[in-house]
Amino acid sequence: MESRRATIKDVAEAAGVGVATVSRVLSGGSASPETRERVLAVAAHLDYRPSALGRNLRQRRTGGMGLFVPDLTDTFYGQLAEGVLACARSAGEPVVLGSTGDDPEQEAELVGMLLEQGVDRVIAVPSGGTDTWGPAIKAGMTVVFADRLPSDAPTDAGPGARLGSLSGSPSDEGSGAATVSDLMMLDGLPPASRARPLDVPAVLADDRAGIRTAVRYLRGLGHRRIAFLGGPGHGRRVAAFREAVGAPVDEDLVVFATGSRDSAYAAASGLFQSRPDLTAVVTGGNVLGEAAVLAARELDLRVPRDVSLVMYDDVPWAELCSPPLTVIAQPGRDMGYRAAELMLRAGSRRPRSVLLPTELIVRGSCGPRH
Amino acid sequence: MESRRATIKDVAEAAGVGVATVSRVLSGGSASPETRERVLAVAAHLDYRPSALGRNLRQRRTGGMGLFVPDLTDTFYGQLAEGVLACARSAGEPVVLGSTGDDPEQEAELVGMLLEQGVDRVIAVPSGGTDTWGPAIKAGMTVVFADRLPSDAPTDAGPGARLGSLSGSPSDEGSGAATVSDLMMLDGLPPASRARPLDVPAVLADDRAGIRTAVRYLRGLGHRRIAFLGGPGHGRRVAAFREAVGAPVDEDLVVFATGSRDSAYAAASGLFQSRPDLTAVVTGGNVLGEAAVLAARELDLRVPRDVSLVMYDDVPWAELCSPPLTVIAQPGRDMGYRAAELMLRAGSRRPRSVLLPTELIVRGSCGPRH
DNA sequence: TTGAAAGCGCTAACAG
DNA sequence: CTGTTAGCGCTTTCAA
Repeated sequence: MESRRATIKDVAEAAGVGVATVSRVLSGGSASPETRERVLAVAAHLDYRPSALGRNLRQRRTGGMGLFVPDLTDTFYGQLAEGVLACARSAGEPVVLGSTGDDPEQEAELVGMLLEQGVDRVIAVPSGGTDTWGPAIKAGMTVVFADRLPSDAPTDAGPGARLGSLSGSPSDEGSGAATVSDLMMLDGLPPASRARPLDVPAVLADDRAGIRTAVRYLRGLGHRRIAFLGGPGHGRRVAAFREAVGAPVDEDLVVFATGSRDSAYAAASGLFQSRPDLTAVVTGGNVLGEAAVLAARELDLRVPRDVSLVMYDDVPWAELCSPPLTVIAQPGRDMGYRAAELMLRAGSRRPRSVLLPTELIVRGSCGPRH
Repeated sequence: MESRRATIKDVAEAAGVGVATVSRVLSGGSASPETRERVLAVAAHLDYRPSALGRNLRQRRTGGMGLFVPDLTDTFYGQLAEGVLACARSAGEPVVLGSTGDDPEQEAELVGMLLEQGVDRVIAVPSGGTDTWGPAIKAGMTVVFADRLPSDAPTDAGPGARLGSLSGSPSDEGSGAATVSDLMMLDGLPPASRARPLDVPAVLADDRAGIRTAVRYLRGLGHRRIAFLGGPGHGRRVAAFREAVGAPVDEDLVVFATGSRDSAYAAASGLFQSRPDLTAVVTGGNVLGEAAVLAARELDLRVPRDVSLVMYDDVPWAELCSPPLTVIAQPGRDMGYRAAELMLRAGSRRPRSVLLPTELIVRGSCGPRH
């Protein structure tokens, strides 16, 4: 019963028509009712499935899209991926998954792999910068960034950066407008000092508003020594943090980890030990939040009595912690879905970027300064 | 600069040789040193990348593999996926991802999609049963199951089921041996009452040992009314639970949820309310564990004072809970990696299943019965 | 060692 | 409305 799959030729013969007719019928072209019916019947009977290989080769464009995330073990990227998959499925498109581990080299390799596969569209949470993505785009790929921009995209709001006109609300949510360079304006951060940024649409959360809200909240609680614990790709978030706390920023209170959980823990622990005077910390992602909770516990710091905590990402377990974590929620699933939509629509009108709203969800991990 | 990608023909012309020669050189065939060098140089210069489409079409077999998981938002499946990706990457194979939502229909659709793409190998955490997988296999797919077996695979140890010869230790870990049907023996559960189970290799955790250990541990703490909170695909785990607690099992203490978090919460909450006399619960997965913690808190049940909790899956946040959760750890990443290995090796020798060890990690969520 | 040629399954021109 | 035909980019006989 190991029979070869039926080809269009088999169907044509069995139905007594030409292959072109079969092709037409199956792709909704014109055909006499009776022919159509016969072909359909035969096709069904033979359990015929058109080979995407043949089709794609012929049409020199392959369906499907790539999806690159740093780490599927990070719940946020799981949410993002679910969003992409949902949209892709509804469009009948396969998605090729790649996990970059926040490593530009792996990412570049993955791009090469996609190219070989003939997949020329990719949604990426970028790890590398222009080095990786410039070539990819030149090679003809359509790319949409999600969650963050390439690391070498301008993200630093220098001391004294002006606030953009949109500050205060992610009012543009949904209207969608802008490419990477525009987004930086939208976001209120100054445009590139570098030559020309990648012209790629992106779906991002309104990190700036999210961070600002968190910092203000903490400030309102009396906190003055607020730290930021970031990871790879949190450039826009630190920038927003710097802006929110205002100059001069205490640089010792801004620390970065690499992508791993170990590194995150080390960074958190180091921060708490080197600056026992800090009273609050906001983390750039949930893995860092996890690390902060762990490190605080290990050092016998009580949350929120000794240290207040705001974590980026509203993951299910944030509620399980005790106290439950106050978080900056960003819509991971939506982000993925919208990115996929952008990708799918990239053919027709020029895709425009979108900035999704964040929300400060107050639970129990922040308290008044003591 | 939107140039078409170079084809083998371009390389051949530029190098002044025939396409066949280029093909040979690039796939390590024989060629005179100088020819080879020239071809290689030209190929590099043109940034030539062989089209997987062309190759696959010609060879009627496509590289790559599918990966189906129920939900990427579940950290365990994230780990599993990372494992698969790691192995696939080292083999240079692309992986096409599908999220089934524990829905057999979606799963079947995804199988169809793979078939169309010409992807004939898939690693699946199966949602459907023989209905889905029988046809897939007949259609010529190579499939490897991970984490669980199809729902209609025999998994119920009836009352009085004998213990298998391997009971007590996952001693066969690593040696790998058996197909689905064998595994059920390995696992100590009676073979199918149904005709003929799918003959598919699988990578599973030693659920039986894991559950047994947990139940014994709870028993040792004095618990007698132990509940099991399961979800889709936890058939083997309930079976093991039933066996571990021994007949007669209090059926009200065995409750199931569907895949969603809401359903999990409802089930947990319902369980606690309908049986306030229970003193311990073991959950079949981390999402259910999450639900149990939440429901307990909502009902003002203290863990572990009022109720002890053991959760399947050691996810990072288990340690963040308070008290930290005692868990049955299973190696998600390894599971994925091994499944991919099995898949890759499926060509050569007949793949054999493997049973991975579980470990009871005692933290703070269990206490003596009160 | 090398090149020419025949397809893999499909769609799109172009005739009939 | 329908069939024939020419490839898409590649590997693989089969000769030279």
